[in-house]
Amino acid sequence: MKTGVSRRKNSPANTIPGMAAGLDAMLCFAIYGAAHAFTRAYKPLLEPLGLTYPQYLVMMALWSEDGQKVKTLGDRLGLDSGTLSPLLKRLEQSGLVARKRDPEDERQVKITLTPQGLALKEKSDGVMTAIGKATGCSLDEVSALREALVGLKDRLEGAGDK
Amino acid sequence: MKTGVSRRKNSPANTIPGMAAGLDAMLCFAIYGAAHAFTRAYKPLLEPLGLTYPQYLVMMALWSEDGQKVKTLGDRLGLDSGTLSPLLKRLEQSGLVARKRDPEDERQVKITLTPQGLALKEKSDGVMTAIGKATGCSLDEVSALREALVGLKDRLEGAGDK
DNA sequence: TGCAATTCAATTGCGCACAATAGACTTACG
DNA sequence: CGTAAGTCTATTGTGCGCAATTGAATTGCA
Repeated sequence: MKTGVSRRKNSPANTIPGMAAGLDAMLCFAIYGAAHAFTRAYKPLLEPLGLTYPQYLVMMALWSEDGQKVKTLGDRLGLDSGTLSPLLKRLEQSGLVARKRDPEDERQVKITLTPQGLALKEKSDGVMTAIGKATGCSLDEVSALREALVGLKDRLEGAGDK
Repeated sequence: MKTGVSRRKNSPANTIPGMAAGLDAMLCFAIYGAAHAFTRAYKPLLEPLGLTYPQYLVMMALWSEDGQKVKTLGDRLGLDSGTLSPLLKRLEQSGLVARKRDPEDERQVKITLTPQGLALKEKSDGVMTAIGKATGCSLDEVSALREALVGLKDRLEGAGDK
């Protein structure tokens, strides 16, 4: 059981207690918590499909465009090869994708869906609608929140400046 | 294993099933990305302090209230002992906290700040202001976004079990 | 043509995150 | 009392997430 991790309504859990100027810290904490809550919410839904959440992200990317290179997937999802290589290997072992080197440029590895991987798309429809319900947000809210987060992410990445 | 699954009655969400699907997935992806962007933004700032971001969260919780039990920390931060035990062990090894069992109830372990751990609080002031700048948000924006995320998190956690 | 710089994927190492389990302890009940 | 039930920390195993490195292949440049 998830002993105690959630289930508290009126506690100061949202605001690290006694924080003075740390509104930004609280925002960060809120994002951190919301991200994990999302992952936990997806988990029981994805379990029957045999996918973890990051694997589900990869599959969504492939459902929208099959045959992508590892590099392309990484750029779209914000993951690097250190994360993707073992993840893709597990998906291959599950029989959902195939990996093969491009004969034109043998550095590249192209990821394609197997029939099973493609078939899983249908079963995943229920996942998205269930999550939609769990958020309990109107479409406008979802949209506005998404905009704000994407903007925030862009500013954070731009600010760290490289 | 015991209570298997607590099947939930459907919440009174007013989202239209099937329509929200793509958007919710994008929201989830946006949160996922923003959370990692935050972690990456904190990283170079925390490096001089010798802390990772989750360690920084724990230290903030301790700065606001010293001498908490592992369980209390876990509840506030949304982490379980499997995450906290090794993390606290690393903080102890860095000389920032001390762990000792409560003689009253030997099941509990109390975490207290060392003088070094307390001293680190001053050095961490710059971190929060730097992050505040990096977000590029007004206080109102930060506040609104935080509210929205906390609410979303609560709904997601309420949806899974209740 | 020959060599250096660049581009990719894969590997390695460390630190979370969480489920499941174990082990020590306290409290409650009969 | 003494056992059963509950509480709490720690351990184990799997899977990310990312930096740094390696190694193979391509491209650029002289």
